[in-house]
Amino acid sequence: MRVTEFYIHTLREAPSDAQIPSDRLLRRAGFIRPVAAGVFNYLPLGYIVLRRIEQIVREEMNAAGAVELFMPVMQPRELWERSGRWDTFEPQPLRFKDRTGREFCMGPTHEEVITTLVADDITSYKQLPVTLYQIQTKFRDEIRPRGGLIRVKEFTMKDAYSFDLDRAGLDLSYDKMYEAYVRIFDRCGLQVEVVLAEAGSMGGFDTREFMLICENGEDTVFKCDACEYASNADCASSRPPQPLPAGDAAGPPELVDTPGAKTIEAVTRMLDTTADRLVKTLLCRAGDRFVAALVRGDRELNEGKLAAYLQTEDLRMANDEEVERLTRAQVGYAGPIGLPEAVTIVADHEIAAMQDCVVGANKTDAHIVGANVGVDFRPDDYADLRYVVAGDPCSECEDGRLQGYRAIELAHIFKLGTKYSEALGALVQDESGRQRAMVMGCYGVGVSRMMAAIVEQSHDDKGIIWPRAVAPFEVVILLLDPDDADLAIGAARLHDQLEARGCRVLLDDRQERAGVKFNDAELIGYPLRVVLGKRTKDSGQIELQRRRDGEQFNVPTDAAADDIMGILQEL
RNA sequence: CGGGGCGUGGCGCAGUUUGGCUAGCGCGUCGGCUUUGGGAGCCGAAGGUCGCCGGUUCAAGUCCGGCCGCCCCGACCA
Repeated sequence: MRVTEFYIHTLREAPSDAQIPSDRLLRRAGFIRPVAAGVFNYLPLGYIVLRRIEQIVREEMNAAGAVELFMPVMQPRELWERSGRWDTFEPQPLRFKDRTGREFCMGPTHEEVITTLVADDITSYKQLPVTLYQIQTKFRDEIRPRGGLIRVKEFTMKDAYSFDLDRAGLDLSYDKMYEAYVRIFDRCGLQVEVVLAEAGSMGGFDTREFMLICENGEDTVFKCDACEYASNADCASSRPPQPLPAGDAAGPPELVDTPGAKTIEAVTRMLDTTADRLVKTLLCRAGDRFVAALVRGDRELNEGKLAAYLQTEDLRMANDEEVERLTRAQVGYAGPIGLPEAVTIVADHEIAAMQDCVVGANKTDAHIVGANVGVDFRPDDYADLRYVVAGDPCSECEDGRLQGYRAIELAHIFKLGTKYSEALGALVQDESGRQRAMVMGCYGVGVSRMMAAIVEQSHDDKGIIWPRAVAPFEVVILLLDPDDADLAIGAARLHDQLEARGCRVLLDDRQERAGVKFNDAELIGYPLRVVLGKRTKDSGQIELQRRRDGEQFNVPTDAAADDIMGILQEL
């Protein structure tokens, strides 16, 4: 390929609204251009990279025994009614009606479609296991797109779905996908961390996320500094402290006036104490009952953990009116002492290690000091209810500490169980002739997000540094003097020889000054640069430079093609 | 949706405070000459409803109101 016959449009300066390196560089180098917030063009360079990533994914999926298919973007409402997700999926799918008034959504995911498909085709356990996948554009009406390709409304995703007769089969299918993912990221040069994760709106268990640690990521992961433990912040847990023995109370609790002190900060200031001596009482509504969640004053309640403990999906914070009814006080003074019997009290493990603490009095403008667990109030149960913070002790080893990192989520794998197969009637007969719901797994890779992640991980102040496997071209030949017939012929010959050897090579034959070509080559980030200029003629040597580290090589002109192929093999 | 910032040729910006005459600058683009191993020089040229609508005024890029778009921070996810 020649630059003059291709489509390369770099920008001298980065667009001013591009903030993070991947967005800045991908746009400046002419890989992507925004069309609307969270909606992008992939220009020819960007599209090559996207397809190369897709191809790696495809090869590894096939190698793992998955079979590719292609499903529609538009999905009828009825399908989503059957799974119960039409009104609950977040963010709400983009919806529209066709000319007859039939409602559809733009598929944000494909459990409904694939489960229905497989339900029709597969009726016997003998036809299992099956794993199907597609690489397709997904639509999510994100509340806020951001960070270039990191979070967008329209993106390329590989989604795979496994169907097994039982849990043991699912475990095998899941492990195969896990291994395939490890290979995918390895081939793309991405150093990912596999972390424990929550299932979110997909529903499921044993979920793992493949994360790239990166300051521009939107997720937070916690890793133990001593063992292998790594988890998304949403579900990270720390080792609970030793509970204090009961009966160590310093004295009886005392009601104190705290006029206007409705927040942890106000209470600590007014009582001249610290937040870790306060018990925060958060009233929640779970289904039709109320729960009081207790966490230390300086901690954040993790609603996901509480919902998991309560085994409900229907959990929310109580509203002001409910709080006032339960506490018979204004919002801001809830406490565990004297709540109605019907309110279940669940305390975070840390509460058991506190003594003489401050709690809300369930009375407007008042708190209770010197309150003690087991004496003045008794939680119905203890559980892990809080978000961990950096420095917390690891839950999995003796003396490790958790450290927090920002990360980009690149892939997510779940065990779904029978949630969708039951709802959508994906049943098979087992050996005994009984109907059983197929056991499903679901496995997603953010293909277009990977492109941004690679750039985030691999760039310098001059531009992108593509790993060879996904680079738009492996080699760029800079013909510095296109008007010199000898050089032009030599460059064309070298280009053709490399192409004949299967090399993805680009010849920069533009009428541009050397500096423009050098700078564009570094910005675009080809792994290997070949320069043909006056010096080539004088020395009989062709100059090569490796993008990653700037390492230079000189090879004799006549054997250049083979030498270049050799150097490429080592990249 | 809440909070903050920003909308002026393809890209980056000035001008808006204090309204005033043909709306400027750099890059890029087109033509010409020179130059030619790290984003060239000179000459000439094209390209803009100043985000949109309405209002104030003799006069609006500039003041007022409404709307739209984009970016960043918070609740979601590949």
